[in-house]
Amino acid sequence: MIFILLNSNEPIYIQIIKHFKIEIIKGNLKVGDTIPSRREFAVSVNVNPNTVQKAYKEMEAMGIIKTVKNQQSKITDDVEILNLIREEFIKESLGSFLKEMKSIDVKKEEIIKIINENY
Amino acid sequence: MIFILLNSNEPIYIQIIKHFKIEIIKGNLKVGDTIPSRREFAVSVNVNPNTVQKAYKEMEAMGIIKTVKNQQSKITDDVEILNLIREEFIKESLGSFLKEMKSIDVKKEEIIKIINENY
DNA sequence: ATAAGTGTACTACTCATATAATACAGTTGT
DNA sequence: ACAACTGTATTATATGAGTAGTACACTTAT
Repeated sequence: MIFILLNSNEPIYIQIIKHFKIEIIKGNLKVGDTIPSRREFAVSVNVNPNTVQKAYKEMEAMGIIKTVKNQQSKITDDVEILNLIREEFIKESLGSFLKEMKSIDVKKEEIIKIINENY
Repeated sequence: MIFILLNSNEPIYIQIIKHFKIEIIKGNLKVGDTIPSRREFAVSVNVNPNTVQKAYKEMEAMGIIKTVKNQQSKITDDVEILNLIREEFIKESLGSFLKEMKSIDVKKEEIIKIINENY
């Protein structure tokens, strides 16, 4: 499994969160699955453990993962939350895209046309 | 004329550049038009003149504006450059959107469907 | 001449991010 | 018992982006 992090100008801990969201959406991570320990993940993507901790802590706050002391974190059992991740992911991405298109008066028809040409 | 800057978490100078690109694309700024001085624009949107300078300097490097010493900057006379702005704007925005959609395996048909539902 | 307006350059400060070095408490396998 | 793992917390430091303050050289209108 190959991680593509450290590419963009986005903060690393944000990229880590996005990585796990994508893995969940794609079904590579399922309800209750154990995810790598903070230290292990830090080594695998070559970042500082504290950076991973920051990402995990935020995912915990989002309800995406659950952690009991001294055990590796796990994907939440709450299927509702997991199901929402995909549509929220799409909603956010689509939202900023449409906002920009509307700012320069690109109509729906043209958008669909250029998507058909570029997908 | 009302400027909507300082809203997002995007750097201000990036928002300023985007603002002028949008004005050009919408036809509100045309070939050879004089744009506000750095200090004047800074006052109008309530930011530091150096922040405006950074944006202007980058637009100069992009070829969007031209500046002669001690005179206010003007939109370039190069129509080619101006015409490219719109498609580059769309290309960049669409690119990051499609990249994210592909990362979670959203097919073209679904994308078009959600655009029809949300535009 | 003077004042007000240009663009430009330099330095300094703030802040979020990332890293680093430890430390603590608990579990697990040998 | 011991070693090697867990998560968690604290503090310090480094770095770069963004912003802010100030100054300089020049043009133009009064």
